[in-house]
Amino acid sequence: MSTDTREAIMGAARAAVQTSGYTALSFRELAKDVGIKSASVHYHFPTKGDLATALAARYADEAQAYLAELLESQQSHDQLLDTYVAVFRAALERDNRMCLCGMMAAEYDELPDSARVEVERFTAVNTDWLEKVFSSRHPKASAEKRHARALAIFAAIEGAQLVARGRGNIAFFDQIIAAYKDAGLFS
Amino acid sequence: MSTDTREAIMGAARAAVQTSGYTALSFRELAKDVGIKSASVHYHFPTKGDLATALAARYADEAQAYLAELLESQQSHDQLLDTYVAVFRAALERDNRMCLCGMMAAEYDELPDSARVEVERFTAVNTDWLEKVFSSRHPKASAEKRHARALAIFAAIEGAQLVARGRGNIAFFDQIIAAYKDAGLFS
DNA sequence: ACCTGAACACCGTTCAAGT
DNA sequence: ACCTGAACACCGTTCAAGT
Repeated sequence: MSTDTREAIMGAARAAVQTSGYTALSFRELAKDVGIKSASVHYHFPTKGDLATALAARYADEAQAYLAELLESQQSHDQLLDTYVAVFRAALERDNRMCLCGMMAAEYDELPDSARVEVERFTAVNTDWLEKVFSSRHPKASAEKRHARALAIFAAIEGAQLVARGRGNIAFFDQIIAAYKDAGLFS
Repeated sequence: MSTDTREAIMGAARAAVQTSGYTALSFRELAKDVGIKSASVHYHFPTKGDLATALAARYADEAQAYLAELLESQQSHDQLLDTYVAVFRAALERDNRMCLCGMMAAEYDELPDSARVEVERFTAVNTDWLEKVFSSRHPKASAEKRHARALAIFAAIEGAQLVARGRGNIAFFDQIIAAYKDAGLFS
């Protein structure tokens, strides 16, 4: 099936980007993983930038679907945030992987505009969700305050993941998250 | 002067890494910038990994010297943190650049161990300094608490820079920092 | 001590050619 | 519709050769 080939390429590419980055991603290595020739990868994704765009778009779509479902689970504010944080923790647990869009934010300069738009959308999906969660606890906070806090929580978690990855030690992630809670950032 | 050549390579390389990342760094482009041939770059830095190590080591050294001097300036707690945050902001102001070690943390998988050690040292230099600043305001806090808070502040600022870079808009950095302060993370 | 040209195996991309 | 081999200009690295 050719659709499966496209899916296989995206799967292998996502893992590679989250582990080594978009710039380090190789069409020839990708082709080997999937069992085709590198020229064939270009049939499915004309350029590397097109692949980056498709990866980020799917990543944003999946986050949106996951978070929408999570919000319906009727967990408490604290439980929702714990589950949210656990997603970022799980990436580190899998071979020290990083959030795909966090990685792409670092590699911003190498991305085509079409991929940057998807990175932006992923951020919006996350901060919109955090804003909803935060608003249910602080209904009296101003819209600006809620929005800024949601963005801050997202950035803080991305930073915790980045720093922990740079130490190659997930214990740092846990320590940082605990300190965020202790300081009241999540409350 | 050959020492100047080495310095010129490091200067051009640092700017390139902070803008485009270590993986995207090209010895051939670097050679053009400096006015030599790419084979000559290898005379000064045998491998790309050696260059990464030298860049990160100098970055950590410079941070250590700068922060030691800053601590002696006898500014208030709030002023010190504002000055500290301004350093990360200044990177974004210069062509959306990122902290060299934040970038390298994302590219962790591509780095030799010798460079990873320097990224770790940069983190330690920053968190040690933040711990001192935080301790002067909260002398009664436990050592664990102070250390965790210092690490959290560092990670949060790195995350703010990463997210703002991914949006290509420094206004997000300012908004996130303001929300950190509002939540009490810096206090 | 410092630089270079040439070679090697890599890389993304293109394209004519296959099925 | 999907894949391929061959070519192109790139890349890091090595090394014998220059000054």
